Amino acid sequence: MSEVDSFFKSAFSVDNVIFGFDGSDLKVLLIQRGAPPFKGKLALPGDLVYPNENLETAAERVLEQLTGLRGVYLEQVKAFGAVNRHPLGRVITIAYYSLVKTKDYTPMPASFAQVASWHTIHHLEELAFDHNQILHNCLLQLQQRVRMAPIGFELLPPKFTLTELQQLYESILETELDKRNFRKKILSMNLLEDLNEMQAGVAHRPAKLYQFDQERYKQFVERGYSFDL
Amino acid sequence: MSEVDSFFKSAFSVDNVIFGFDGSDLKVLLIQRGAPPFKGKLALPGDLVYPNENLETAAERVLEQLTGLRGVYLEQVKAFGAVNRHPLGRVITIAYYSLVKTKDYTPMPASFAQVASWHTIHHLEELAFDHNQILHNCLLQLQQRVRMAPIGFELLPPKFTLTELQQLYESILETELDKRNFRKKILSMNLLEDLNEMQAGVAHRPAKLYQFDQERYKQFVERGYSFDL
DNA sequence: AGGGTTATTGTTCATTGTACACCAAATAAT
DNA sequence: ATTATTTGGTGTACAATGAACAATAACCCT
Repeated sequence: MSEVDSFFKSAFSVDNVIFGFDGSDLKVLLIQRGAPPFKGKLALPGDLVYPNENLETAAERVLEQLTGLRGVYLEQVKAFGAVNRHPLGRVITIAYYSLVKTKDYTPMPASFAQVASWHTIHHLEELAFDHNQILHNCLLQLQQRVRMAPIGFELLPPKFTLTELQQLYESILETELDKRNFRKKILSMNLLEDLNEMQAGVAHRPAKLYQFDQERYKQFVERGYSFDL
Repeated sequence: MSEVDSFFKSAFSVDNVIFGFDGSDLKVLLIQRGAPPFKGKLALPGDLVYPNENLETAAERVLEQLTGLRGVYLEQVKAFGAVNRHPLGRVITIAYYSLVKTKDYTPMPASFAQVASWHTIHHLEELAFDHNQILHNCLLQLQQRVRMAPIGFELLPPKFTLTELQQLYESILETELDKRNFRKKILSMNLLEDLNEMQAGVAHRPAKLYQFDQERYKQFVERGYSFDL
């Protein structure tokens, strides 16, 4: 094989860190590999990129095949390309993360042969390939991003309570926040609309329900902000 | 050509946005392409990644071949992989940016056939491939990064004045800063050491020279900070 | 009716950000 | 030598933001 030919003995893939929030913890959607290498191990969902497919399209395809979801938040993080990261050849992978509302997620039975399931981010077992490293990098990026734009809302159902929102931020940022200060800050942004509805069926004082103001939300995503907590 | 084969009719490259600072403006090092496609156009320095070469190693190699510099600040930004971004085939590229002290830069005559030269970032002409887009993304990342860690120092000579430092931040962030507030903030970090030396040969009151405290610098790079200006 | 659980609300103090103007020290020009 | 020109260096008052902190309200369950 000539030098020039060997430039083309390579492929690229996408891997997608799909984050979800179950109301109290940040989760990631992992598949169990059904074939070697790393058969039986947990891994990030991913696939080779088709020859005529854009990278982002490939990431969207992986997401849709696994969850049936389209049009969700998706962001590239970076490329991982260590020479020996894939045992079968030179494969560099482009890492994406996406944010999904777990309630929208309908398991796709036949799409991937593999079983997909939610796992808590922290204290995670060893994953296939360099996927622990990829996951860690994506989490760092999410933590940074959530301070710059209100993307955390992508993980919540349309109606939510302030406590749910706070728990989301706490689980993303891995920190505890002061309840009163959090509320003061988030409400002062005029990003939330009070729905004048209450939780029902809870065995304690019911909380108000909010949704976010779509216009303000777009502004914040585009212009960014500094959300120090 | 079968579907499977066509997965391997692809290649990946690195492109390096090399930033420099001439004392008043942020610059980027561009080459003039000596061969098609885009012959004669300005482009980012880049190259295909060798089969047994890590991505970062490739970026370092491109930088060294062009400038003779090793061990300078280098950071991956993201991958660019639109299907038709390269007219000769499917080539995705991984973008890096690096920060160099222009005084250290010794032009490499024979290394690349192309001519390399510094260009001001703003009001840049049209570059080859999607390099305008890549450059723009790298600049955005630099702007974010410089607020989180003191990496701006990588662009300055070992001894510098506070005014030079301020002009660096102003040219990176494309904004004007208040002199007194800037000095108050930067000095309060205990990141700078007063060298008890003065500028010489300037036609005005000479400024004090500073260097940065290596220990503090490392701490800030690792732990990060919030540098709101 | 009372216990359990979570929701909601405001003030004080410390810290940080922001706006702003004058004198000092060097060279250059006359 | 005097003056002009240029950039360096410094402090204060006010506003805004961040941080710490605890008592009452509303629902369900028994």
